[in-house]
Amino acid sequence: MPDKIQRIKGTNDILPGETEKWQALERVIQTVMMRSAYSEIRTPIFEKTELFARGVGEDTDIVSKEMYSFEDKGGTSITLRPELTAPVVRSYIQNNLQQIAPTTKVWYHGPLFRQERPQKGRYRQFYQFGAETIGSPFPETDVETIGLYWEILTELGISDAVVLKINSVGDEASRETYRQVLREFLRPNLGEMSETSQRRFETNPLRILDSKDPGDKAMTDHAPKLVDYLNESSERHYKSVLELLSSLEIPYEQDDRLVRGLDYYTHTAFEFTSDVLGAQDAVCGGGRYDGLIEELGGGKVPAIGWASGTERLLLVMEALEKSQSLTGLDCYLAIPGDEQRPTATTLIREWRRAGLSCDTDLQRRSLKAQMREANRQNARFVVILGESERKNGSVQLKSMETGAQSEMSIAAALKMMLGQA
RNA sequence: GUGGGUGUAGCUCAGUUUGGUAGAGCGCCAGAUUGUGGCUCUGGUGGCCGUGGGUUCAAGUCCCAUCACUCACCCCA
Repeated sequence: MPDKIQRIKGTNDILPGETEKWQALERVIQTVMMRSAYSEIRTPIFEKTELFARGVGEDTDIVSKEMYSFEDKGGTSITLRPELTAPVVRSYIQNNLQQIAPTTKVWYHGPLFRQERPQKGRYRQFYQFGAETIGSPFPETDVETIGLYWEILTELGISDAVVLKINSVGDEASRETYRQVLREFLRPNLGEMSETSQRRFETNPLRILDSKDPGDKAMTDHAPKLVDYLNESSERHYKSVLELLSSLEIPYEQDDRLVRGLDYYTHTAFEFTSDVLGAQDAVCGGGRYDGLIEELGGGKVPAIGWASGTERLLLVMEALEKSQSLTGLDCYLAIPGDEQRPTATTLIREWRRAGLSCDTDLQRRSLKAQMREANRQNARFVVILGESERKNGSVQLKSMETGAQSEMSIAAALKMMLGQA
């Protein structure tokens, strides 16, 4: 016997029973996005490696160790996308979306790839849906974007299980000032810090605040706070965002250690976390990235966005028993006797065209077995087309809910099933 | 890349201590007199006990190796 071929580590088959939950979630996402005038954008699964190197940052974990990269036959370095903000921005620039309207509002949903060790809520191929609002620097845009996710959570009935953590990393000038202050603070104890933090001391000292190393944590507990070094305009922006969130009654927690792993963030940085998720507790992350578009060769265009892990959101829904997979058939057509099968073939097509979800027996099994199958599929009605019914040009219509059954014309049965009788 | 845990039926798991003919529940299939679901009852299908070595008269059980899955670290959605 040949070996069975298995899934690649960290990937998942989303099977019947699961896909219904995904689709229900996707419907909510689409509805909320449409209401808020966000349009869907679809970009390629792979991009030039350079896009992520420049867009996400060479020093980030994503780029330095997690990318699926390879050379194609022309020698171009290709990478399976590990995140979607950079590709969306690339597309925005390449297609000159700036020329179409001053504000671009887009959303997406699709697979991403990162070669990490899998664990709960973390996979090598995983899905994110997200939104990007490009072209406005104003705080109400931050709140429009964050509020969009809040609407999805509310619509799903899980906003209580999720906490919004927010911080401001300021504009470039504020951050430069703070970086100096932070370095001065940390320098005396630099030798005692974790290896990665020592490395980041030069490259990206802000990330040290994010460290989970207990020693680092103790050391940074009394570190000066970034919020205290925001310049006036940065501070005004941040205050304004917080006020608007309050006026929308979106609860938040300020978290002055929240820095986030990607290089491109400016001003607002935020994260939605949930304690039902285990160690990987972030269900959504995002922030403002006013410098990224220019960095990738576009204009000086401000933007803000977020991305939510689809599997993680489904885990939250599962934990709160808010995910729905129940599907029901309108009609199961049962056929006791193979002579009726040709008639059944045309009947079922007609009913399907009329908009009913219908199924029938493909195993040539007994009527009893067909009834069991109808029940298993949660059918509202069973139509029985037997020998005597076929002769009369009629069918038996049975309500699986009440158990009531009667013989009637085919037309009458269709009307009943459509709810028109 | 590092550490812990787990691999026995489609699924959830007993059985491993003390080696002696492979188990349960759920699911699936079929039956309980006529062409009728759910509830109940009865029967059935289904496993090279992750894989390869070793010890032994005898290994799911003991030893070694290996692979897979899983959780956690790092980091992230």
